[in-house]
Amino acid sequence: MRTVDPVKHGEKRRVILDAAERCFARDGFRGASISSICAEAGISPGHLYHYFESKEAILGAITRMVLEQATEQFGRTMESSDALAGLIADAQQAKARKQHGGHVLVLDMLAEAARNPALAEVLQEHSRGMRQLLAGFLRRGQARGRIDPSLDAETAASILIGVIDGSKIMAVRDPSLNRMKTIKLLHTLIVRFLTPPDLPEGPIVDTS
Amino acid sequence: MRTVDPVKHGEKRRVILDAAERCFARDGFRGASISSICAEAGISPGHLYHYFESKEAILGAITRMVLEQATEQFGRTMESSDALAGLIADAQQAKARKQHGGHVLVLDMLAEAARNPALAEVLQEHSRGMRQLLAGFLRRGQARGRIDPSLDAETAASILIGVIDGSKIMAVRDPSLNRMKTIKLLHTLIVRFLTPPDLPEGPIVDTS
Amino acid sequence: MRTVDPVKHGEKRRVILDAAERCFARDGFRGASISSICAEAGISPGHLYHYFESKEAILGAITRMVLEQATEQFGRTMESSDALAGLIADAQQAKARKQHGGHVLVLDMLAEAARNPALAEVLQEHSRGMRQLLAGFLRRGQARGRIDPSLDAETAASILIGVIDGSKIMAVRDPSLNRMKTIKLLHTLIVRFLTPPDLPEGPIVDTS
Amino acid sequence: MRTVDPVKHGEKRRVILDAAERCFARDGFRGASISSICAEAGISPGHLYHYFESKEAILGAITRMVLEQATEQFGRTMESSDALAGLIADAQQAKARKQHGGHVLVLDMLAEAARNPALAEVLQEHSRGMRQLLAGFLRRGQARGRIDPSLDAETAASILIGVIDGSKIMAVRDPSLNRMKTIKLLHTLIVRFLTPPDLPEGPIVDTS
DNA sequence: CATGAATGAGCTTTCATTCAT
DNA sequence: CATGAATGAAAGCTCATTCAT
Repeated sequence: MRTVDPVKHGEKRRVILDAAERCFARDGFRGASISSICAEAGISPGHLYHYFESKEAILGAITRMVLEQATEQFGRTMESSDALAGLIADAQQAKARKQHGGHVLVLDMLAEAARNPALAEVLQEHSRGMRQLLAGFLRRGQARGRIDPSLDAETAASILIGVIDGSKIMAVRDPSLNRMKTIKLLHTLIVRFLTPPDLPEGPIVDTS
Repeated sequence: MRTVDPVKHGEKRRVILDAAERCFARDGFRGASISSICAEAGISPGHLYHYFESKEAILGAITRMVLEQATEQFGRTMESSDALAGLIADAQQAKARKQHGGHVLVLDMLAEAARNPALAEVLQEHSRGMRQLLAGFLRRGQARGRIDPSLDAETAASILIGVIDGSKIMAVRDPSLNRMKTIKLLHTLIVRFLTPPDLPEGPIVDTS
Repeated sequence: MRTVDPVKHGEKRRVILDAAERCFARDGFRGASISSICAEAGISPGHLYHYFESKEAILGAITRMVLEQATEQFGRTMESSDALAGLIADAQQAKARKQHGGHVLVLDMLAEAARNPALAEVLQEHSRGMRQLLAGFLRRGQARGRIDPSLDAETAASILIGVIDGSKIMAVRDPSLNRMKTIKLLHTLIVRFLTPPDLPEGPIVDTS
Repeated sequence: MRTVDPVKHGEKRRVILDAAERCFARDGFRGASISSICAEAGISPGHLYHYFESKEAILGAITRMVLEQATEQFGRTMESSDALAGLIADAQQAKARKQHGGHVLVLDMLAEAARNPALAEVLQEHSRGMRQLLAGFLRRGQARGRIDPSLDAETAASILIGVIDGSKIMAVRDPSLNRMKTIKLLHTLIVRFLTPPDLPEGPIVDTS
């Protein structure tokens, strides 16, 4: 009689999380209501509590989901032929279907994480993962002489992630920003930061 | 007979704003309640509405206040003997008495501004001010050959402000971050970004 | 599995409306509070909003309900053997169970409708219905020579409804009024108004 | 040192009452706030309480004032050459400067009086005065053979006041009402009601 | 698995009234 | 006489959560 199909269960959870993500992006975590999420997901409030035990649990799950996706994508970018360009593209592009919303969600999560220790832990764990991914990439570059070996890879990775975060905020501070110019100059910033001092300025990452 | 003492009025407003700032930093804009602000300020809920017409108006006033202070401080930094160091210090230090809280407040404002057009305008106006301050500084450096003249001052300023924003987030992503190392590397990042390509790496600004 | 029992829903709505009607009659629309209505209906304040989206919506629904009942009763009166007597009885009798309250509610609605366009529309629509009912009755009387054909049926109907309204107010202006004498004289007023000038004064309607 | 100039005091009271009348007409008794009245009157809330001990006291005073004015005007009408026309004009015209508002105020007062015994007493006292004025007029008409002597003057007066009240409501029930036709037919109603049965229909009140 | 009725605390805001100046 | 600061209760309404079905 125990007919809890775990696949279906997971799918439903996913449907709810997607709905919640849209609501949180639109109205913020505090501004979005359980019933708006239910409406968006097409279920009843009572039912939602079969899948998540509280609103905060939803935020936790979303945070994990979003960060996992981000880390995955980040990992792929790090292995691509032009990691740097991908990095910047990540920074400047809102995620495909969520446009602008993606940035706000992240800001909301950061603000929430700064107050909510449980969320902070999730965020820090994933940040560590991304940092290590990026640090690994930097170390490989250093090994091949493409990246200044005097840079501490971990710290530099932290800072680069900071630059990515900051570049997301740029759009909020100035929506009229010229995207092309910004991307170009961001590229310059990163290249100059990473290039070994004795190398002429140029692409760091090989194109083999 | 001339009543309405504008000094007292302004003082009371200030008391309320300070209380609200603490509450917003602690609980977020949505999470903080009018009555918590009143308790913090030591007044009754009805009375608060003699000074501010809505909760949103309080956030608006706080935002203006915080940003004005930030711009002022930024202006002073730009004129100091070691602007760069000041910049980085700004980025890494939470404001004296508010420690950690200062960063969260800013994140909250950014998230709120991304949804609230009125707030967005305030934020954008002040961001423009800071950008111009910084761009001016960069242009003066370019005139004196200390800063790469090929950089577009406005865009570079936007990016540097983004770097400052991002460096504030670093602490949320990783509280265990080594502060000294980070500051040093941030300095490197900025110096390498701004230094004219034909100059040996070194302090860019002000050798007086 | 088909939930949302519309019967139960309608019943609950009705319970709330009845409670609200009592509260409005007792305290007026503005004077009655949502929580008093909830107490009277035996539900929680939050729950009320599953059935009505605002206090005004409740007033709207009550207005419609009361006016519909009135129009129905009016229609029955118009087809009865002694329409005139029925009319006057309507005017002088408060509704059975609500005694005195009925009149006040109507006064409140009228006052509210004079300020609230949405309510005004509801009132005007129903008034039109009653006027047409009465005008039809008058025209039939005119066709049979029982009612002065020179009277404009529509306008006369408006005026007669005004007389009914006014007679409700009489009780507020003077509670010690002799009911019998008043009814008799109201009858005279109406008969003299409607009787064709060349007919001897007498019952106008229906001698079957 | 007792410098309470009773004239000035009375004038100020009057200013406040006029302001309150406008506010009550616009927003209703419950809907109008003390501070809106203060704004309208150009005084401070604290000051208002030197002149009236509560909001209800203001309503009481206004009621008295409005009813006194109405009675006065009514008395003048009753002595004019064409009392009937005056009566109807009273019914149909909103008071000069207050237009539409005048009617609502009266409805509000009636509704409030139906709930508030103190107000009810004021209303009933003044209604008695008006009724006696009108009854006197009717008796004089009866003495001169112009008015049906079989009518009980007191009851007829009550009913006529009811007709006036009702005619005020007509405008709320149907704002598109043709004013001219209505006035003409109201005239017919009253004339037919009052004319002695053996007299040909015609003006009742002499024009001597 | 799924519903939506139901709760009750809490939200922002308003308001009549009082009081120190 | 006059101000407006100050109060605190109460208003209308929202919301996360629970529960009977």
